[in-house]
Amino acid sequence: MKQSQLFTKARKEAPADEVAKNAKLLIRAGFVDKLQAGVYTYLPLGLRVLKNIENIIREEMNKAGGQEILMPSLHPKELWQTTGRWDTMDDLYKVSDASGRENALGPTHEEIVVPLAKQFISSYRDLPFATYQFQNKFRMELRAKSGILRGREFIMKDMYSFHRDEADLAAYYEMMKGVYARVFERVGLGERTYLTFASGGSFSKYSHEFQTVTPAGEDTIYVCDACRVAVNKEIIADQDTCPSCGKSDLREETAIEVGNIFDLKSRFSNPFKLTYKDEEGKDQTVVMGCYGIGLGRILGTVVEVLGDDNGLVWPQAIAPFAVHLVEISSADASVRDGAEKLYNDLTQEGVQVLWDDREARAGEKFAESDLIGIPLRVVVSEKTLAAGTFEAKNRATGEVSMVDRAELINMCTTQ
RNA sequence: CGGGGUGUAGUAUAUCGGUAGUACGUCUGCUUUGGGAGCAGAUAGGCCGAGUUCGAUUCUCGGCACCCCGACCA
Repeated sequence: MKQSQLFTKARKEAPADEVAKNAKLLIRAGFVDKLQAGVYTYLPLGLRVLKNIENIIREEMNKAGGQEILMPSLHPKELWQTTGRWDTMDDLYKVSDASGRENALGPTHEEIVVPLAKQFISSYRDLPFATYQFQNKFRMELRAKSGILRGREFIMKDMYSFHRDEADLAAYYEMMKGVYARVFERVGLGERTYLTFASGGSFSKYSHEFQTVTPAGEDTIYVCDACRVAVNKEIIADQDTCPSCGKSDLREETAIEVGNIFDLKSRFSNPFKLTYKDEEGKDQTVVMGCYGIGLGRILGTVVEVLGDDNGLVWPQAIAPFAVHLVEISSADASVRDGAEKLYNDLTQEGVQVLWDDREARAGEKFAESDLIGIPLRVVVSEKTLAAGTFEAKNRATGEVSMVDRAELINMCTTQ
């Protein structure tokens, strides 16, 4: 798209009170807007990144057999009373209407998905299955912080799996570890993300988190370099060696939790009496797993991990555009014509291009291009036209190359 | 929720119990066009509510918001 048509603008300065790198850069570059602490609007550029992340997750969940649905955010009080969490979950947003009816704003969806599943599960033949959604979650954080990393309203992918017994759940759970690793690999966090043993599991003594190492992290983990797994500090007292290989030379790191998987077992199927008939016609309890990924957290974590002094740096897979076409303003109309021709060519090849067609000085455009962080910057100017080439610069490496039209189109379509 | 800090324009700040000023930014025009350029003009502010006072941005009290540390959590 033409940058002149973007209704948002980049800013030279970040808001004075922002400390978090992700908030500073995302606000400056016009990817998000803060409405209040922990509550953000995704602007056109930011939403493109978020949707790219969402699509990667969707593809992987579908491959894992997940069926996408969309559950509501407004949850009747009664369902939350059934599990006891109306009273015990202290970050639950409770709202009441004019008639006095009370609802919760969903912080998670076990209370909704279990009664839903109950309608369709009667026999062992109906199991197993998994269903997921992308949904806004509400949690009354007393202290929202770290930019978009810890919000009061945030988008999460939550999947729930239903099984006839623990063995089937365990097998699915193991498979999901691999699915999650693949998701983090694809969004560009693979190298720094560790499967992490944490508290809260029911059939094993662990649940599993996926923790990305970054100084912006809120958690402390102990990494075993030999097996590329980690242990959350919360359980390090009980578990001071690598749960995988038993080694004790673990490396301390701060990290941000980007995803987690839980074996819920019958924690939620019991209160809702979610059962099925086995081959003998006897009632058996359905067991469940749940699997969450925070989309905004991934986005913010990528900024924390890859962003540099000049701004954002997006991995190709989630970048808002593949190419930033920067036209250096000129009185010579052939520059505009050259840029437009290239824009049309690339667009026809299916390349997503942001074309900076604004009247502005070169330095300003370059600075903004770096700030926005699109992986490949292509310059069209009097110079490049005279040389008969285009200048292509890799945002992440800073590498510059002069290429002709065919080479450039090749670069853009093969990466 | 405990502790700390801060609230004057988008940002950084100045002044003062008596018409709130400067710089940067932003916007418009002209010039300029390879790393945030120049000139001219314009824009925009005392967090909210009580109280004291002839008069409060300033003093008092109470709220609220934002940021940071901790606790909690994904």
